[in-house]
Amino acid sequence: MPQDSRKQQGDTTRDTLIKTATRVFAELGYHGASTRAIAKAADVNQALIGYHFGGKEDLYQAVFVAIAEALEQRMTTRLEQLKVLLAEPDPAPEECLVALETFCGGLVELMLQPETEYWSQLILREQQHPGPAFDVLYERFMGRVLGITTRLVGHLRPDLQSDEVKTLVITVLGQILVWRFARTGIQRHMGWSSPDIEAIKHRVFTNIRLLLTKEPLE
Amino acid sequence: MPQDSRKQQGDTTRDTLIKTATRVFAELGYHGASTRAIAKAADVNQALIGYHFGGKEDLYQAVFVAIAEALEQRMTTRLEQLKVLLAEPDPAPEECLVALETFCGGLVELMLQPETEYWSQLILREQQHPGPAFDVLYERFMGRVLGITTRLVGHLRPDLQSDEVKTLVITVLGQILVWRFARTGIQRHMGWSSPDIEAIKHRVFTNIRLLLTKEPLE
DNA sequence: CTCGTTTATTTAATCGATTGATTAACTATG
DNA sequence: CATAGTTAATCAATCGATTAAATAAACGAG
Repeated sequence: MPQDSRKQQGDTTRDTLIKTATRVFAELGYHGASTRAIAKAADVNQALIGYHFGGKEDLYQAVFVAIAEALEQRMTTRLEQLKVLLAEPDPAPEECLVALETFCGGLVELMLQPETEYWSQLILREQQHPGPAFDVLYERFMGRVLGITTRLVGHLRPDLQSDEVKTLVITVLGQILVWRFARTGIQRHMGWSSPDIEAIKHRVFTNIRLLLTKEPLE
Repeated sequence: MPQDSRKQQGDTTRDTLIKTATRVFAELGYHGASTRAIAKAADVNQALIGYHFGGKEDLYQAVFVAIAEALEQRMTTRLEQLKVLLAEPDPAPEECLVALETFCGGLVELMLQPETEYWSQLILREQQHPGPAFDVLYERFMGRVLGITTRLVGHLRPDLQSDEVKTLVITVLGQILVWRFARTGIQRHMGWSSPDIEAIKHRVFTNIRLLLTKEPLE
Protein backbone atom coordinates (compact mmCIF):
# COMPACT_ATOMS: atom_id res chain seq x y z
CA MET A 1 0.00 0.00 0.00
CA PRO A 2 1.52 3.33 -1.04
CA GLN A 3 2.22 5.68 1.82
CA ASP A 4 -0.30 8.46 1.98
CA SER A 5 0.93 11.91 1.55
CA ARG A 6 -0.10 14.15 4.37
CA LYS A 7 -3.02 15.56 2.40
CA GLN A 8 -4.31 12.16 1.33
CA GLN A 9 -4.04 10.92 4.88
CA GLY A 10 -7.06 12.96 5.85
CA ASP A 11 -9.26 11.33 3.23
CA THR A 12 -8.06 7.90 4.31
CA THR A 13 -9.01 8.69 7.88
CA ARG A 14 -12.45 9.85 6.79
CA ASP A 15 -13.08 6.68 4.80
CA THR A 16 -11.82 4.43 7.57
CA LEU A 17 -14.01 6.19 10.11
CA ILE A 18 -17.14 5.89 7.95
CA LYS A 19 -16.51 2.24 7.25
CA THR A 20 -15.83 1.39 10.87
CA ALA A 21 -18.65 3.55 12.17
CA THR A 22 -21.08 1.72 9.88
CA ARG A 23 -20.26 -1.51 11.66
CA VAL A 24 -20.13 -0.13 15.20
CA PHE A 25 -23.31 1.93 14.84
CA ALA A 26 -25.11 -1.14 13.50
CA GLU A 27 -23.84 -3.39 16.26
CA LEU A 28 -24.34 -1.10 19.23
CA GLY A 29 -26.89 1.45 18.07
CA TYR A 30 -26.38 5.18 17.89
CA HIS A 31 -26.24 5.82 21.62
CA GLY A 32 -24.46 2.56 22.36
CA ALA A 33 -21.64 3.32 19.96
CA SER A 34 -19.34 5.73 21.74
CA THR A 35 -17.01 7.92 19.74
CA ARG A 36 -14.15 6.32 21.64
CA ALA A 37 -15.28 2.82 20.65
CA ILE A 38 -15.57 3.85 17.00
CA ALA A 39 -12.20 5.57 17.04
CA LYS A 40 -10.51 2.63 18.71
CA ALA A 41 -12.05 0.16 16.24
CA ALA A 42 -10.85 2.37 13.40
CA ASP A 43 -7.44 2.69 15.05
CA VAL A 44 -7.74 6.43 14.95
CA ASN A 45 -7.63 9.18 17.54
CA GLN A 46 -11.00 10.03 19.06
CA ALA A 47 -10.62 13.74 18.43
CA LEU A 48 -10.43 13.11 14.69
CA ILE A 49 -14.18 12.44 14.58
CA GLY A 50 -14.76 16.01 15.62
CA TYR A 51 -12.04 17.27 13.32
CA HIS A 52 -13.26 15.52 10.16
CA PHE A 53 -17.01 15.39 10.63
CA GLY A 54 -17.83 17.95 13.29
CA GLY A 55 -19.32 15.53 15.79
CA LYS A 56 -20.89 12.15 16.39
CA GLU A 57 -24.21 13.08 14.78
CA ASP A 58 -22.45 14.28 11.63
CA LEU A 59 -20.50 11.04 11.39
CA TYR A 60 -23.80 9.17 11.67
CA GLN A 61 -25.17 11.21 8.79
CA ALA A 62 -22.06 10.55 6.73
CA VAL A 63 -22.57 6.82 7.26
CA PHE A 64 -26.05 7.01 5.78
CA VAL A 65 -24.93 9.06 2.83
CA ALA A 66 -22.33 6.38 2.15
CA ILE A 67 -24.94 3.63 2.43
CA ALA A 68 -27.30 5.45 0.09
CA GLU A 69 -24.49 5.91 -2.42
CA ALA A 70 -23.51 2.25 -2.25
CA LEU A 71 -27.11 1.08 -2.67
CA GLU A 72 -27.60 3.54 -5.49
CA GLN A 73 -24.49 2.26 -7.22
CA ARG A 74 -25.59 -1.37 -6.94
CA MET A 75 -29.12 -0.83 -8.16
CA THR A 76 -28.75 1.98 -10.66
CA THR A 77 -27.85 -0.33 -13.55
CA ARG A 78 -30.84 -2.59 -12.93
CA LEU A 79 -33.13 0.40 -12.46
CA GLU A 80 -31.96 1.87 -15.75
CA GLN A 81 -32.77 -1.37 -17.53
CA LEU A 82 -36.32 -1.18 -16.26
CA LYS A 83 -36.60 2.46 -17.29
CA VAL A 84 -35.50 1.61 -20.81
CA LEU A 85 -38.11 -1.11 -20.99
CA LEU A 86 -40.85 1.19 -19.74
CA ALA A 87 -39.84 3.84 -22.24
CA GLU A 88 -40.94 1.53 -25.04
CA PRO A 89 -44.40 2.24 -26.50
CA ASP A 90 -45.97 -1.05 -25.41
CA PRO A 91 -43.57 -3.54 -23.86
CA ALA A 92 -44.62 -7.19 -24.03
CA PRO A 93 -45.95 -8.65 -20.76
CA GLU A 94 -43.52 -11.55 -20.83
CA GLU A 95 -40.67 -9.12 -21.32
CA CYS A 96 -41.86 -7.10 -18.34
CA LEU A 97 -42.13 -10.22 -16.25
CA VAL A 98 -38.60 -11.32 -17.05
CA ALA A 99 -37.30 -7.84 -16.30
CA LEU A 100 -39.12 -7.78 -12.99
CA GLU A 101 -37.77 -11.21 -12.15
CA THR A 102 -34.25 -10.13 -12.95
CA PHE A 103 -34.67 -7.03 -10.82
CA CYS A 104 -36.15 -8.92 -7.88
CA GLY A 105 -33.45 -11.57 -8.21
CA GLY A 106 -30.87 -8.86 -7.75
CA LEU A 107 -32.81 -7.62 -4.75
CA VAL A 108 -32.79 -11.11 -3.22
CA GLU A 109 -29.05 -11.34 -3.67
CA LEU A 110 -28.64 -7.91 -2.13
CA MET A 111 -30.75 -8.92 0.89
CA LEU A 112 -28.70 -12.05 1.46
CA GLN A 113 -25.25 -10.55 1.06
CA PRO A 114 -23.46 -10.50 4.42
CA GLU A 115 -22.07 -7.04 3.77
CA THR A 116 -25.54 -5.54 3.58
CA GLU A 117 -26.33 -6.69 7.11
CA TYR A 118 -25.02 -3.54 8.74
CA TRP A 119 -26.91 -1.44 6.23
CA SER A 120 -30.20 -3.16 6.90
CA GLN A 121 -29.78 -2.83 10.63
CA LEU A 122 -29.14 0.88 10.34
CA ILE A 123 -31.94 1.40 7.83
CA LEU A 124 -34.39 -0.45 10.05
CA ARG A 125 -33.43 1.66 13.01
CA GLU A 126 -33.67 4.86 11.06
CA GLN A 127 -37.00 3.95 9.53
CA GLN A 128 -38.59 3.59 12.93
CA HIS A 129 -37.71 7.19 13.72
CA PRO A 130 -37.32 8.93 10.39
CA GLY A 131 -34.85 11.78 10.42
CA PRO A 132 -32.75 13.47 7.79
CA ALA A 133 -30.78 10.24 7.38
CA PHE A 134 -33.91 8.42 6.26
CA ASP A 135 -34.77 11.14 3.78
CA VAL A 136 -31.47 10.57 2.01
CA LEU A 137 -32.13 6.85 1.86
CA TYR A 138 -35.67 7.13 0.61
CA GLU A 139 -34.95 9.65 -2.09
CA ARG A 140 -31.84 7.95 -3.43
CA PHE A 141 -32.89 4.31 -3.10
CA MET A 142 -36.24 3.21 -1.68
CA GLY A 143 -38.38 5.72 -3.53
CA ARG A 144 -36.77 4.93 -6.86
CA VAL A 145 -37.18 1.17 -6.39
CA LEU A 146 -40.80 1.58 -5.35
CA GLY A 147 -41.53 3.98 -8.18
CA ILE A 148 -40.12 1.90 -10.99
CA THR A 149 -41.57 -1.40 -9.80
CA THR A 150 -44.96 0.20 -9.34
CA ARG A 151 -44.92 1.41 -12.94
CA LEU A 152 -43.89 -2.03 -14.12
CA VAL A 153 -46.56 -3.83 -12.14
CA GLY A 154 -49.12 -1.26 -13.20
CA HIS A 155 -48.37 -2.14 -16.80
CA LEU A 156 -48.63 -5.85 -16.08
CA ARG A 157 -51.91 -5.52 -14.23
CA PRO A 158 -53.96 -2.84 -15.99
CA ASP A 159 -57.05 -4.25 -14.26
CA LEU A 160 -55.93 -2.80 -10.94
CA GLN A 161 -56.38 0.73 -9.66
CA SER A 162 -53.44 2.88 -8.63
CA ASP A 163 -53.68 2.10 -4.93
CA GLU A 164 -54.21 -1.58 -5.66
CA VAL A 165 -51.05 -1.67 -7.72
CA LYS A 166 -49.09 -0.03 -4.94
CA THR A 167 -50.45 -2.49 -2.40
CA LEU A 168 -49.54 -5.40 -4.65
CA VAL A 169 -46.02 -4.03 -5.10
CA ILE A 170 -45.52 -3.81 -1.35
CA THR A 171 -46.50 -7.45 -0.88
CA VAL A 172 -44.24 -8.55 -3.74
CA LEU A 173 -41.29 -6.68 -2.28
CA GLY A 174 -42.21 -7.76 1.24
CA GLN A 175 -41.65 -11.42 0.45
CA ILE A 176 -38.10 -10.44 -0.58
CA LEU A 177 -37.25 -7.97 2.17
CA VAL A 178 -38.42 -10.39 4.84
CA TRP A 179 -35.34 -12.53 4.24
CA ARG A 180 -33.23 -9.71 5.60
CA PHE A 181 -35.50 -8.20 8.22
CA ALA A 182 -36.53 -11.48 9.82
CA ARG A 183 -33.26 -13.23 9.17
CA THR A 184 -32.63 -14.48 12.69
CA GLY A 185 -36.10 -15.89 13.17
CA ILE A 186 -36.00 -17.50 9.73
CA GLN A 187 -32.67 -19.13 10.37
CA ARG A 188 -33.96 -20.54 13.62
CA HIS A 189 -37.02 -21.91 11.87
CA MET A 190 -35.28 -23.41 8.87
CA GLY A 191 -32.20 -24.60 10.70
CA TRP A 192 -29.97 -23.14 8.02
CA SER A 193 -26.49 -21.97 8.61
CA SER A 194 -26.60 -19.93 5.41
CA PRO A 195 -29.70 -19.49 3.27
CA ASP A 196 -30.06 -21.23 -0.11
CA ILE A 197 -30.15 -18.27 -2.45
CA GLU A 198 -31.22 -20.24 -5.49
CA ALA A 199 -34.14 -21.84 -3.67
CA ILE A 200 -35.32 -18.44 -2.48
CA LYS A 201 -34.95 -16.95 -5.93
CA HIS A 202 -36.94 -19.82 -7.42
CA ARG A 203 -39.70 -19.29 -4.91
CA VAL A 204 -39.80 -15.53 -5.49
CA PHE A 205 -39.86 -15.97 -9.26
CA THR A 206 -42.70 -18.46 -9.02
CA ASN A 207 -44.63 -16.14 -6.72
CA ILE A 208 -44.13 -13.19 -9.03
CA ARG A 209 -45.58 -15.11 -11.94
CA LEU A 210 -48.47 -16.36 -9.86
CA LEU A 211 -49.28 -12.90 -8.55
CA LEU A 212 -48.78 -10.93 -11.75
CA THR A 213 -49.86 -13.19 -14.60
CA LYS A 214 -52.97 -14.85 -13.28
CA GLU A 215 -56.09 -12.86 -13.80
CA PRO A 216 -57.99 -11.80 -10.70
CA LEU A 217 -60.10 -14.58 -9.23
CA GLU A 218 -63.42 -12.82 -9.50
CA MET B 1 -59.22 4.82 41.03
CA PRO B 2 -59.02 3.06 44.36
CA GLN B 3 -56.01 3.94 46.44
CA ASP B 4 -53.44 1.18 46.35
CA SER B 5 -52.69 -0.54 49.53
CA ARG B 6 -49.03 -0.44 50.32
CA LYS B 7 -48.47 -3.96 49.10
CA GLN B 8 -50.30 -3.43 45.82
CA GLN B 9 -48.38 -0.25 45.23
CA GLY B 10 -45.26 -2.21 44.41
CA ASP B 11 -47.00 -4.19 41.70
CA THR B 12 -48.45 -0.99 40.27
CA THR B 13 -44.98 0.51 40.10
CA ARG B 14 -43.66 -2.59 38.35
CA ASP B 15 -46.43 -2.52 35.76
CA THR B 16 -46.05 1.20 35.16
CA LEU B 17 -42.31 0.83 34.72
CA ILE B 18 -42.65 -2.02 32.23
CA LYS B 19 -45.28 -0.19 30.21
CA THR B 20 -43.31 3.04 30.13
CA ALA B 21 -40.01 1.30 29.51
CA THR B 22 -41.54 -0.45 26.49
CA ARG B 23 -42.17 2.91 24.91
CA VAL B 24 -38.93 4.59 25.92
CA PHE B 25 -36.74 1.63 24.95
CA ALA B 26 -38.48 1.51 21.58
CA GLU B 27 -38.10 5.22 21.00
CA LEU B 28 -34.53 5.69 22.14
CA GLY B 29 -32.98 2.23 21.98
CA TYR B 30 -31.46 0.35 24.87
CA HIS B 31 -28.47 2.59 25.39
CA GLY B 32 -30.32 5.73 24.51
CA ALA B 33 -33.00 5.14 27.10
CA SER B 34 -31.49 6.16 30.42
CA THR B 35 -32.94 4.81 33.62
CA ARG B 36 -33.57 8.39 34.63
CA ALA B 37 -35.56 9.08 31.46
CA ILE B 38 -37.63 5.94 31.95
CA ALA B 39 -38.27 6.72 35.60
CA LYS B 40 -39.24 10.30 34.83
CA ALA B 41 -41.61 9.22 32.06
CA ALA B 42 -43.17 6.71 34.45
CA ASP B 43 -43.31 9.37 37.17
CA VAL B 44 -41.38 7.13 39.49
CA ASN B 45 -38.13 7.41 41.39
CA GLN B 46 -35.08 6.26 39.47
CA ALA B 47 -33.87 3.98 42.24
CA LEU B 48 -37.06 1.93 41.97
CA ILE B 49 -35.80 0.33 38.78
CA GLY B 50 -32.98 -1.22 40.75
CA TYR B 51 -35.30 -2.08 43.61
CA HIS B 52 -37.97 -3.84 41.56
CA PHE B 53 -36.01 -5.35 38.70
CA GLY B 54 -32.39 -5.41 39.82
CA GLY B 55 -31.07 -3.16 37.09
CA LYS B 56 -31.59 -1.71 33.63
CA GLU B 57 -30.84 -4.96 31.82
CA ASP B 58 -33.37 -6.83 33.95
CA LEU B 59 -36.04 -4.25 33.19
CA TYR B 60 -35.28 -4.69 29.49
CA GLN B 61 -35.79 -8.43 29.87
CA ALA B 62 -39.05 -7.88 31.73
CA VAL B 63 -40.29 -5.74 28.85
CA PHE B 64 -39.74 -8.59 26.40
CA VAL B 65 -41.41 -11.12 28.65
CA ALA B 66 -44.42 -8.80 28.77
CA ILE B 67 -44.41 -8.43 24.99
CA ALA B 68 -44.19 -12.18 24.49
CA GLU B 69 -47.08 -12.70 26.88
CA ALA B 70 -49.22 -10.10 25.14
CA LEU B 71 -48.50 -11.55 21.71
CA GLU B 72 -49.16 -15.03 23.02
CA GLN B 73 -52.47 -13.93 24.44
CA ARG B 74 -53.58 -12.32 21.22
CA MET B 75 -52.64 -15.20 18.96
CA THR B 76 -53.24 -18.22 21.12
CA THR B 77 -56.95 -18.46 20.24
CA ARG B 78 -56.28 -18.31 16.52
CA LEU B 79 -53.41 -20.75 16.83
CA GLU B 80 -55.63 -23.20 18.70
CA GLN B 81 -58.21 -23.01 15.91
CA LEU B 82 -55.57 -24.04 13.41
CA LYS B 83 -54.39 -26.85 15.66
CA VAL B 84 -57.92 -28.22 15.90
CA LEU B 85 -58.25 -28.13 12.14
CA LEU B 86 -54.94 -29.93 11.66
CA ALA B 87 -55.92 -32.56 14.20
CA GLU B 88 -58.65 -33.75 11.84
CA PRO B 89 -57.84 -36.85 9.76
CA ASP B 90 -57.98 -35.10 6.40
CA PRO B 91 -59.14 -31.47 6.49
CA ALA B 92 -60.60 -30.12 3.25
CA PRO B 93 -58.30 -27.78 1.27
CA GLU B 94 -60.90 -25.03 1.12
CA GLU B 95 -61.33 -25.27 4.88
CA CYS B 96 -57.57 -24.96 5.34
CA LEU B 97 -57.47 -21.97 3.03
CA VAL B 98 -60.20 -20.15 4.91
CA ALA B 99 -58.50 -20.92 8.21
CA LEU B 100 -55.19 -19.63 6.89
CA GLU B 101 -56.90 -16.50 5.57
CA THR B 102 -58.53 -15.89 8.92
CA PHE B 103 -55.21 -16.36 10.69
CA CYS B 104 -53.31 -14.10 8.31
CA GLY B 105 -56.09 -11.53 8.54
CA GLY B 106 -55.55 -11.41 12.26
CA LEU B 107 -51.85 -11.04 11.65
CA VAL B 108 -52.44 -8.10 9.32
CA GLU B 109 -54.58 -6.40 11.95
CA LEU B 110 -51.90 -7.05 14.54
CA MET B 111 -49.24 -5.52 12.30
CA LEU B 112 -51.29 -2.38 11.71
CA GLN B 113 -52.39 -1.76 15.28
CA PRO B 114 -50.68 1.36 16.63
CA GLU B 115 -50.05 -0.25 19.99
CA THR B 116 -47.87 -2.95 18.42
CA GLU B 117 -45.50 -0.34 17.01
CA TYR B 118 -43.28 -0.31 20.08
CA TRP B 119 -43.23 -4.08 20.12
CA SER B 120 -42.15 -4.35 16.52
CA GLN B 121 -39.39 -1.82 17.01
CA LEU B 122 -38.02 -3.72 19.97
CA ILE B 123 -38.38 -7.09 18.26
CA LEU B 124 -36.58 -5.83 15.18
CA ARG B 125 -33.74 -4.50 17.28
CA GLU B 126 -33.48 -7.66 19.29
CA GLN B 127 -33.57 -9.86 16.23
CA GLN B 128 -30.53 -8.17 14.78
CA HIS B 129 -28.55 -9.13 17.86
CA PRO B 130 -30.31 -12.13 19.34
CA GLY B 131 -29.97 -12.44 23.08
CA PRO B 132 -32.02 -14.13 25.78
CA ALA B 133 -34.82 -11.65 25.08
CA PHE B 134 -35.16 -12.96 21.55
CA ASP B 135 -35.25 -16.55 22.76
CA VAL B 136 -38.33 -15.78 24.82
CA LEU B 137 -40.00 -14.16 21.84
CA TYR B 138 -39.21 -16.95 19.41
CA GLU B 139 -40.27 -19.77 21.67
CA ARG B 140 -43.49 -18.19 22.81
CA PHE B 141 -44.63 -16.50 19.60
CA MET B 142 -42.62 -16.62 16.40
CA GLY B 143 -41.78 -20.31 16.48
CA ARG B 144 -45.35 -21.30 17.15
CA VAL B 145 -46.71 -19.14 14.32
CA LEU B 146 -44.10 -20.48 11.91
CA GLY B 147 -44.66 -24.06 13.00
CA ILE B 148 -48.43 -24.10 12.66
CA THR B 149 -48.54 -22.20 9.37
CA THR B 150 -45.87 -24.48 7.92
CA ARG B 151 -47.94 -27.54 8.78
CA LEU B 152 -51.01 -25.94 7.24
CA VAL B 153 -49.24 -24.94 4.04
CA GLY B 154 -47.58 -28.35 3.89
CA HIS B 155 -51.03 -29.91 3.86
CA LEU B 156 -52.23 -27.51 1.17
CA ARG B 157 -49.23 -28.09 -1.03
CA PRO B 158 -48.27 -31.78 -0.74
CA ASP B 159 -46.31 -31.38 -3.98
CA LEU B 160 -43.63 -29.39 -2.19
CA GLN B 161 -40.71 -30.68 -0.16
CA SER B 162 -40.20 -29.69 3.46
CA ASP B 163 -37.73 -26.89 2.74
CA GLU B 164 -39.87 -25.64 -0.13
CA VAL B 165 -42.86 -25.39 2.16
CA LYS B 166 -40.86 -23.44 4.71
CA THR B 167 -39.61 -21.07 2.04
CA LEU B 168 -43.12 -20.53 0.76
CA VAL B 169 -44.36 -19.84 4.29
CA ILE B 170 -41.71 -17.18 4.80
CA THR B 171 -42.72 -15.36 1.63
CA VAL B 172 -46.41 -15.56 2.57
CA LEU B 173 -45.72 -14.13 6.02
CA GLY B 174 -43.24 -11.64 4.58
CA GLN B 175 -45.90 -9.88 2.56
CA ILE B 176 -47.76 -9.33 5.83
CA LEU B 177 -44.88 -8.41 8.11
CA VAL B 178 -43.58 -5.86 5.61
CA TRP B 179 -46.48 -3.58 6.47
CA ARG B 180 -45.03 -3.17 9.92
CA PHE B 181 -41.30 -3.11 9.47
CA ALA B 182 -41.28 -1.01 6.31
CA ARG B 183 -44.10 1.17 7.54
CA THR B 184 -42.38 4.54 7.16
CA GLY B 185 -41.20 3.90 3.63
CA ILE B 186 -44.59 2.52 2.64
CA GLN B 187 -46.43 5.51 4.02
CA ARG B 188 -44.15 7.82 2.11
CA HIS B 189 -44.77 5.88 -1.08
CA MET B 190 -48.51 5.54 -0.78
CA GLY B 191 -49.14 8.93 0.69
CA TRP B 192 -51.39 7.46 3.34
CA SER B 193 -51.93 8.94 6.73
CA SER B 194 -53.23 5.62 7.99
CA PRO B 195 -53.23 2.39 5.98
CA ASP B 196 -56.44 0.91 4.57
CA ILE B 197 -56.65 -2.35 6.49
CA GLU B 198 -59.41 -3.84 4.36
CA ALA B 199 -57.54 -3.19 1.14
CA ILE B 200 -54.42 -4.84 2.53
CA LYS B 201 -56.41 -7.80 3.81
CA HIS B 202 -58.06 -8.21 0.43
CA ARG B 203 -54.69 -8.19 -1.28
CA VAL B 204 -53.20 -10.69 1.18
CA PHE B 205 -56.18 -13.02 0.85
CA THR B 206 -55.98 -12.89 -2.94
CA ASN B 207 -52.25 -13.58 -2.81
CA ILE B 208 -52.71 -16.51 -0.44
CA ARG B 209 -55.17 -18.13 -2.80
CA LEU B 210 -52.94 -17.49 -5.79
CA LEU B 211 -49.89 -18.90 -4.07
CA LEU B 212 -51.49 -21.90 -2.35
CA THR B 213 -54.26 -23.12 -4.65
CA LYS B 214 -52.69 -22.92 -8.08
CA GLU B 215 -50.70 -25.96 -8.99
CA PRO B 216 -47.02 -25.43 -9.73
CA LEU B 217 -46.43 -23.95 -13.15
CA GLU B 218 -44.31 -26.75 -14.47
C1' DC C 1 -59.36 -0.07 69.92
C1' DT C 2 -54.47 1.59 70.43
C1' DC C 3 -49.83 1.39 70.66
C1' DG C 4 -45.16 -0.12 69.18
C1' DT C 5 -42.93 -2.97 65.86
C1' DT C 6 -42.19 -5.06 61.51
C1' DT C 7 -42.15 -4.94 56.72
C1' DA C 8 -42.32 -3.27 52.02
C1' DT C 9 -41.83 0.65 49.35
C1' DT C 10 -40.20 5.16 48.20
C1' DT C 11 -37.02 8.98 48.28
C1' DA C 12 -32.97 12.18 47.77
C1' DA C 13 -28.22 12.06 47.52
C1' DT C 14 -24.04 10.32 46.07
C1' DC C 15 -20.59 6.99 43.99
C1' DG C 16 -17.10 6.12 40.24
C1' DA C 17 -17.19 5.51 35.36
C1' DT C 18 -18.09 7.02 30.88
C1' DT C 19 -20.00 10.19 27.64
C1' DG C 20 -19.24 13.92 23.49
C1' DA C 21 -16.71 17.77 22.85
C1' DT C 22 -12.80 20.80 23.02
C1' DT C 23 -8.24 22.51 23.71
C1' DA C 24 -3.32 23.32 23.00
C1' DA C 25 0.72 21.13 21.81
C1' DC C 26 2.86 18.29 18.30
C1' DT C 27 4.12 16.22 13.53
C1' DA C 28 5.01 16.09 8.94
C1' DT C 29 4.19 17.63 4.24
C1' DG C 30 4.57 21.42 0.80
C1' DC D 1 7.55 28.89 7.74
C1' DA D 2 2.65 27.67 6.60
C1' DT D 3 -0.74 24.39 6.44
C1' DA D 4 -3.31 20.15 7.32
C1' DG D 5 -3.54 16.45 10.17
C1' DT D 6 -2.83 14.17 14.51
C1' DT D 7 -2.31 13.58 19.48
C1' DA D 8 -2.93 13.40 24.62
C1' DA D 9 -5.28 15.68 28.09
C1' DT D 10 -9.14 17.70 30.03
C1' DC D 11 -13.94 19.70 30.35
C1' DA D 12 -18.75 19.48 32.25
C1' DA D 13 -22.56 16.41 31.81
C1' DT D 14 -24.67 12.19 32.24
C1' DC D 15 -24.60 7.32 32.96
C1' DG D 16 -26.17 2.95 36.06
C1' DA D 17 -25.89 1.64 40.54
C1' DT D 18 -26.04 2.09 45.44
C1' DT D 19 -26.82 3.96 49.92
C1' DA D 20 -29.16 5.47 54.18
C1' DA D 21 -33.01 7.79 55.64
C1' DA D 22 -38.01 8.52 55.24
C1' DT D 23 -42.78 6.86 54.66
C1' DA D 24 -46.75 4.23 55.47
C1' DA D 25 -49.44 0.07 55.46
C1' DA D 26 -49.74 -4.45 58.09
C1' DC D 27 -49.60 -6.84 62.28
C1' DG D 28 -49.42 -8.73 67.07
C1' DA D 29 -49.84 -7.61 71.98
C1' DG D 30 -52.23 -5.54 75.56
